[in-house]
Formats: sequence, structure tokens, C-alpha cells
Amino acid sequence: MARGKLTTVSQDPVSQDPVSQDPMSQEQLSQDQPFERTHFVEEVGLMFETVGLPRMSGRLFGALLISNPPYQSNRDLAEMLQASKGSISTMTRLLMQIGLIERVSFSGDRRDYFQIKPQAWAHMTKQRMTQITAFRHLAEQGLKLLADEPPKLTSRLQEMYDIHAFLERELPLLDQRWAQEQAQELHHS
Amino acid sequence: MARGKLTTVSQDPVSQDPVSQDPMSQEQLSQDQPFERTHFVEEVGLMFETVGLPRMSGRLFGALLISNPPYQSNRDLAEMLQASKGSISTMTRLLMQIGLIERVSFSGDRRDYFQIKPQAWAHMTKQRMTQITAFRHLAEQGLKLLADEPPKLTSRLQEMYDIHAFLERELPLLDQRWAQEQAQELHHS
DNA sequence: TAGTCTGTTCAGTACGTACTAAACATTTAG
DNA sequence: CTAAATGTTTAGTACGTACTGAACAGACTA
Repeated sequence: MARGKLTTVSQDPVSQDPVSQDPMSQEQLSQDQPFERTHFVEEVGLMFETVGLPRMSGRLFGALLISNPPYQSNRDLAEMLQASKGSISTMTRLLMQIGLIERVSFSGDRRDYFQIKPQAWAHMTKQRMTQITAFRHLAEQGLKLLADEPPKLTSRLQEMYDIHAFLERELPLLDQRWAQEQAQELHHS
Repeated sequence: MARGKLTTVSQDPVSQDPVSQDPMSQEQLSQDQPFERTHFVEEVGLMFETVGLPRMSGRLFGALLISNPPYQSNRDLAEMLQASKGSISTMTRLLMQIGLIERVSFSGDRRDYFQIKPQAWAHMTKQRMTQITAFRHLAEQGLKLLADEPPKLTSRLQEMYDIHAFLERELPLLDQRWAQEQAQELHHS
């Protein structure tokens, strides 16, 4: 199966972290504040549901937010989350498509590992933009349907059009400002 | 049952528009470009699904975007959308809770009518803000769980925190800019 | 070559959502 | 008082989603 571009790193992941040996399991969620960690993972799952994503994808993401090391294999995630490998496979693919996680591999280890993509949330803005453009376009369609009608009938669509056109203009600028703040943070560090 | 605050308008809605008489029906979607109108309504339905709302709520909203008059009763909507009154009742309540539509009544007419709320999309921003705050809060929880851990482990959560804190600061300002543009539009008109 | 390990795919299914139609409650008209 | 009109509520159910577990494919090791 053709893979996305893999990031290959030379260090051996397993030997870096004794907890992940033999094997990575529920131990990790349990290491301290076990209840709080499991609760956090479930909360992220519920939060993902509110934005229309499957709960399991959120739980997976939540696990990767707090896992040590910050990358886990399919099997690791299945054990941590008490889920089937098939479900993990489907959800990791979804999160990669969205741009929230990426696959990494290590020389001498044939397992795939998944980690949160740097600047992942910025990628979410791209999807938000796609949505806004789609709404703006729908408003245009609606305005065409009501061509020649008085403003009393078209104002609802005009408002939908105007606000989405405004966001289409402004959100990329906000993105740039965010990127600049990030760059300044790096300079300060 | 206690109702939300009702807007009561003195003009009689039915006598204003012959198409809505005896009765409001599929005729309205059919009046011109019948296929395009139905298609538009379905597209809005699908779009609402992408943001996690029921398809029927989107179809209802789409119908109200292009209906003439721009307010319709439960029964009108049920006929236009070929849906049950129960479904319309549930979906109108949902859209009112979200802040996208409102209920209006007319003296001498005991039917309730629903119309798109002016500045409806601005209300959507409130919900977006609630979501952002929830994500920022979750990131804080995660950072607490990883207190005393090195940046290698906390950077994922720090980035999630930083971008949501940034949006929490900036989106209200964007909202204000939008409101100012609207005010200027009104002055120009 | 056979066995093992890993992740993917697929058939099957549990579960939740969202719809219908009927019953109901309220209001108004005859 | 009864009938009609309107919208709400509820029980029932169709349907789609998202999960499991088994089968599978590929790669590696002994």
C-alpha cells in the first residue's frame, strides 16, 4: 500500500523509554494520575464529537497528546484505548487525512508510529476555510435563485454571503499573524 | 409550554402573498427553477451535516433562505420539505436554540411562523467561541497532567493551548470589525 | 520454507440518531 | 359543547455509523 511520506528518524524508540517495553500497555495511562489521564482522553473524545469527528479519533488524539514517548504504534494505541487494531487503523488514517497526526518510522524497527503533527492545529484552519468557502458559494447560489427579487427577500442570503466573504478575507490574515507570533516565540526561546 | 420571546408583527402574513394561500405547499419550491430550488435546499442540508448538524435542520434552514414570504409555519415547512410535523417541530426548536431562526406571530393568526434571525451568523460565532474555550481548557488540563515533564512532551499541548488562546483573543475583535462593517453598510444605504 | 509480526481490509453487528405517525394538549371557531 | 386547527410529545423503527474480530497481505527472521 502506498504510504504518505514517512519521516524516518535514526534513534531507536523502544530503547529510549523503559515503560514502552514489553509491551506498551495500559500501564502508560496508569502511570500517574491514572483516572485523570483516562478522563482527559475521554474528554478529548467527546470534544471531537462536538466538531463532527468520531469519538474514537478524539480518544486516539488525546492519548497522543499525553503519551510518553509522544509517538505510539497501532498496537500501543489499541492497548491504551482498549480498542481493536482495525478501529485504530481507520482512525489513524482519518486523523492523517485531516492533518492532525503523521506517521513516523525508526530504522531497525518495522513498526509504524503515529505522532501529533507539528503545527497540526494550523492545518485545521485550512479545513475551516474550505467550509467557509463552501458556505459563501452556497449563498451565491441562493442569491442567483432570487435574482430580481427585492431586498426583503434577499437580505437573508446577502448576510450569509457577506459574513462568509468577510471571514474568507480575514482568517488567512489571522493565520499569518499566528505564524508571526510563533516565529517570535522561537526567537525568544 | 413557555415560549421564547415572541416577535409580534401587526400585518397579516397570509393576505400579503397569494402564493401562500390555500395552502402553502410544494408550489413555492416549484415556482421557478423548481429543480434548482430543491437542489439548493438539499445542498444546505448536506452543508449543515458537515458542521455536525442534522441534515433536516439544514434543509429547513435552506427553505427559509429562499422562501417567499421569508417566514413559514410548521405546516408550511412540513409540506415544502415533505417531512412530518414532529420532525419540523424538533428541528425548529434546535435552530432556535442555536440562534439561527426565531419564532414570529401575527395578530389574528394563531399559527407560529419561523424566520431566519437577523445577524444569525454572528450568533454562530458565539458557539464557535464556546468550542475554542473548551479546547483551550482541555489543553490546560493536559498541561497539568504533564507538569514537570520536559518540553519534548508538553509542546503538543502547549501548541494546542497557544493557538486556542490566540483565537479566543482575536475572534471577538474580528466580530467587532464585522459589526462595524455592517454599521457602515447601513449608513451607506 | 515456515513462522512471526504488523497493519489493513472486510463482513458482521451493536448502537445511536433522526425520522414517522399517532396521541395529546391547547386554543379558537361555530 | 363539539369540532377543527395547530404544534408538541412519544413510541416505534429504519438507517447509517463505527466498532469488533477474523482473514489477509507484506515484510522480516530463523
